[in-house]
Amino acid sequence: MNKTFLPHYNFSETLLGGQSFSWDMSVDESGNQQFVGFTSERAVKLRMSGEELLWQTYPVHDDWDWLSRYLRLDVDYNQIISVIEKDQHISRAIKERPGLRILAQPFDDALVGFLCSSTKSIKGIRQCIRLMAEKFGEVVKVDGTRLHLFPRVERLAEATVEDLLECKVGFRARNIQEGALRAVGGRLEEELRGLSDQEAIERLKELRGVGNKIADCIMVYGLQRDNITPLDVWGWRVAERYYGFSKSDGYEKVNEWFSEYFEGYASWAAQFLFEGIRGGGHSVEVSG
DNA sequence: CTCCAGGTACTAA
DNA sequence: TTAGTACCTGGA
Repeated sequence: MNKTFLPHYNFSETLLGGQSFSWDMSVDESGNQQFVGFTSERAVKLRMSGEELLWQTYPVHDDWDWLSRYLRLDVDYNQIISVIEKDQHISRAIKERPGLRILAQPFDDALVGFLCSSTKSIKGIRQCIRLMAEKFGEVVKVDGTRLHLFPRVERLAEATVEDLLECKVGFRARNIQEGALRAVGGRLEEELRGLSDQEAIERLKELRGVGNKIADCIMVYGLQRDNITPLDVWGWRVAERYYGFSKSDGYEKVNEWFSEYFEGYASWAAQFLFEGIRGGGHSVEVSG
């Protein structure tokens, strides 16, 4: 394993919090957390030892360029925090999850992952992703054991709906297949990178199975658009409870307000706020 | 067994 | 534009 000095990165919140569905954590005898994750490009193993990160990438080893970009170590974290820390709600959310970050997932992975997500529990999404990886993902060797990478869109595009149904994706099978087909060869990503936020969102929503929320998730987690607020049920609860909105205000209006209020970093603010209200260890009771 | 889960597409007023 | 509803399916 390689060693890199890296204090203040909250891996459990960042990797397991619901932006990615392809990380697992284990704890060794001495209580250290180890994370193993898979994307369509690399598998990764991570462990903290004091303030040092122990890491390795597979099948290409020692790929710090790739990993540091994935973990978004390129951003000025403290500057982002200082911009978004505008009121007591976000301030508390940041304090509760110090070191939480947004990942830069491969675009294709975000597309496929969130196409799986509609009306599914996180647990269910994780299961679908793993079944698809086993069925369609390349095998890599990780320290002697076999691991499947996240399936490539090229492979998913040629899968039959029947194949996909075996991965328990249900009615999302057709959406995944069609979405994957559009993404083959990086065509879709390349097109979207040349568009403004609003244009790109509209373009994404032309895909079957992609509405407001999933489009926003793909923008944030797959295209590093830092000023977008994916409003899921938790997002709406934040908007209602802390900022005085109601559902009747409409998705776009609330989204625009967040973008202006958090001045370019609404995605980061949303990550703190929504993780905060969701719980994730800090129980927040929410009556249905 | 029934109900719901990080939504979306389709239909009818 | 706004409401209501079906959609696959595992898990509670």
